[in-house]
Amino acid sequence: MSTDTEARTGRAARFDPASYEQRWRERWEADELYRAHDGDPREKHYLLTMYPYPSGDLHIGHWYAATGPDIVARMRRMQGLNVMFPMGFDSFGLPAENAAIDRGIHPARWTSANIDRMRQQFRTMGCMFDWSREVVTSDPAYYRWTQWLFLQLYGAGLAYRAMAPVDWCPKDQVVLAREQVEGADRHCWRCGTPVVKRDLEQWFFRITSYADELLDFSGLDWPEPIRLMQTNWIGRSEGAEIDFPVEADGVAPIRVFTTRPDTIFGATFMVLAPEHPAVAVLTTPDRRADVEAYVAAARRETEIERMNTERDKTGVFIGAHAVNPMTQERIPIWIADYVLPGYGTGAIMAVPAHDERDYAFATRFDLPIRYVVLPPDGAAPEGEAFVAHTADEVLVESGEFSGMQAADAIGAITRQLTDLGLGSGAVTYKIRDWLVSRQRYWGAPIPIVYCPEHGAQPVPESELPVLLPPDVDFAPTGVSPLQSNAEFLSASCPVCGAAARRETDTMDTFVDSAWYFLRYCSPHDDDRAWDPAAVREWMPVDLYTGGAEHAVLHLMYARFMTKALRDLGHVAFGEPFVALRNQGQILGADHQRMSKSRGNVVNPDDLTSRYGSDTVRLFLMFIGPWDQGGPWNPTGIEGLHRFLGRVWHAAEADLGDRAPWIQPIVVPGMPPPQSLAGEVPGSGGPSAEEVVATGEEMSRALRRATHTTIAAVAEEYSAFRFNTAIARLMELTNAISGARELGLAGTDAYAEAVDTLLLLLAPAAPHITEELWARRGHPYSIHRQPWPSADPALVEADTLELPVQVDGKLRDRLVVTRDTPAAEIERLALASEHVRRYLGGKPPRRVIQVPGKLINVVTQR
RNA sequence: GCCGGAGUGGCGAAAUGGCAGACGCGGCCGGCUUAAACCCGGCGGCUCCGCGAGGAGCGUGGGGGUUCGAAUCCCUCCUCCGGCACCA
Repeated sequence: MSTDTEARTGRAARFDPASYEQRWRERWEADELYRAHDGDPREKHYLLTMYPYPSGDLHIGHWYAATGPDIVARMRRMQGLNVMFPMGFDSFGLPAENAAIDRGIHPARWTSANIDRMRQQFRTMGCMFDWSREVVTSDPAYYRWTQWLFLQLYGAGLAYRAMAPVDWCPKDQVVLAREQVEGADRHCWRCGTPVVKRDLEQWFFRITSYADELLDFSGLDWPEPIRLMQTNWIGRSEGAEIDFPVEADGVAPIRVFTTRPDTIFGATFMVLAPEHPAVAVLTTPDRRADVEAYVAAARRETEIERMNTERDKTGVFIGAHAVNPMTQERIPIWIADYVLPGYGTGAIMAVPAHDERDYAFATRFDLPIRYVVLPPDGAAPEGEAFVAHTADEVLVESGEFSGMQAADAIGAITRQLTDLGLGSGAVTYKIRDWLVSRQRYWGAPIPIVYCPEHGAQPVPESELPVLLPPDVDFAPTGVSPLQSNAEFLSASCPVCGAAARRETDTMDTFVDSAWYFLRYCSPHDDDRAWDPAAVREWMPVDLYTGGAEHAVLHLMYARFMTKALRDLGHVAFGEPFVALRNQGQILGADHQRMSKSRGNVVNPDDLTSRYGSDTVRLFLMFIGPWDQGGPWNPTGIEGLHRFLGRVWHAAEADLGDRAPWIQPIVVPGMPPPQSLAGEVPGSGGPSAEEVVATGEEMSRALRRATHTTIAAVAEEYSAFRFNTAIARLMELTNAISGARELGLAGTDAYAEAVDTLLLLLAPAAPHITEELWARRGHPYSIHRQPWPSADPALVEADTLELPVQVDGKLRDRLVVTRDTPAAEIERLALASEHVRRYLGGKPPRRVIQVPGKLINVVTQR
């Protein structure tokens, strides 16, 4: 139409994001629009998105992850909450050190250059981060408090040093936490190299003390899959520990853990982990050679071989026997690598009849198999283990317990063993303590010194931070590069002042991120890790967003740390994140994870310079459900750019000459725009000739579209359904365009529709909405406007279109007024020619009406 | 093997017991234009019948079930993605 031509030829302002996006960002920053202030009387809302590792450049995944919570943050602000939405950098870690090794750039320089670049890139997104609260974990002003935290845990016995077989990455030359070893082939989470076991003296955090509490998610609004992953990782098993006496003088009984004490009468042999301390004591001289060979082989094996469930069971008899405490039977003791040293007691009573692994082992080595728990019909299974699945199984050949149901026998047998002093009920977990020491330079030094006289001693708090010396040798040697700096190494004992050696391991970067959300509350406090008043005001985090890949890493560590700090009296709550939402992952176009080495990383800069930030933000939020992610495919970004062009056009169309009220419009032969179709009483369908609508009716239809959208969008944003929220905004925009075609530009209904559209779109597309808000003469800033509220009276249409089904298949539609009684609707439906055709003259068997939804006529089939 | 999530037009998707395919991309037709791009309007699951208006049947990974009615709930199988994996 004519206005389109004007826009094209430049009489009206053109849609040109480059002309305003940067300008508004500078203004927002200058005005500190997004600063969260302590002590604001409004209700606080702490919204947090996982801070990134400063790897170099922001990629499209960062934009994807950040835009969702930014939309919610902006909406919450408009809804009147005092929003804190901070950002920072998880800046310690291996890549910085690898840059030093590979290219000779000091990690500190590499990191800070990357941070500078990424900070700039973040700014072009127009996210409402409060940069005044930025934390950088490699800054001494931050890691000083990470070290303080270590000392708190150490003082409470929650940090300890122990010799332990640990997972070692031969490529990165560093110890890994159990959570950092992935996949069936047990590879390093960072470089993919298969890990090996090593015995090393390492620092641990006692996360196992919190195993039970970590299983409790009550009161948390977290995605079910994440809760399940943590639950499975913690791996709580209930059962019993039982002592099996051994036939050897002066040797303590061997304690086993089992979840099936009811099967003890079927325990026909015992298996120890090759690493079990009793092996050396119990092995008989004639078996010693075989046993030692097996133990040595097991130690040499990589985790891959050992954990391979496919391969045949291996093991050797050690020559000794134990006694089954219930049957008094002599049973042989074997060692086998399918028994793991770190779980339970590292020893099992083998019940081949009722455990698949034991069954495979017994079959392989010809050991006796005795079924003692049978299904109710007594049918003994053949050629396989019978693992109980229901409560109905009954015990046989189990002495006084024979005939008892298995579920009851578990308790009864455990009680008797307890009474006899041979065992007790016990709970075991898969989760291991958190290994936090790393033989690396670029991390927070562990604040411990070793005195020849007094052993490991904590560095006094007054001497924190233990600073990283800039001058070290970065070549990976398996020991921390800090050992190459003599000055760093030498310390004095805090107890006696004698010359002491400084701990040279640094902390896992997940320690840094286990408390950063607390630091955001008072990021500039130099006297303490956080200001208790600020933490009281802001914590806990109301809504946390990030990737699901941190389910058993960061998210569990942060929960542990918070609980430990609570028990130490430093915070008053035990859960850091009340609600959690996970974004999906944006994969490369090749459906693989984006990585520099694959060369499939998408840089958003090209897109933003071409389309502007708003278009990129909208596109990312529109491609699908936010928690789903998917492979990168920029096809369709044009559509979002066009959408913003239509918004621009819609908002410009009623500027200038404000048209007076438009008189009733009759457009013969012109079908109504889709937004108005079906809204016209009596139209009964899209027959163009009949369309006659008054201006009043059309503006009411537009207002209905406006208020319906208000009601929908807040709900969609809150639920992180940005794709459908944007679709609703597109529909409103289309309705506005349709209204403009019919001459409604300049009316109050039109202005209301456009202003509402801008307000609802503002969280998702902050720049264009600010620009148009200003052009329309409204006061700065749109981001400080109250969120619109829907008028329920305007949402309700006075006519309804009801689908009429016959036997569940759509056959006709009825247009009725909202207050039409059900009997009348039924009469109209049955009178329908289409319905009558299917009834074939007979009365319907049933008529089902869902008020306001549909009507279904059931025939006498 | 175990535990999650998913499978819908040419494509991204929407609909979580009530009109399948909203919204967008691509495509086709038309308008604007000397022309093209931009922009605007229209069409749009498949098959069949009809010149047409229209009508009939089929259709949400496969098969079965519950229901007046199923993409949605139940059973079963297949495929893909994520997590765990000899945890006694």
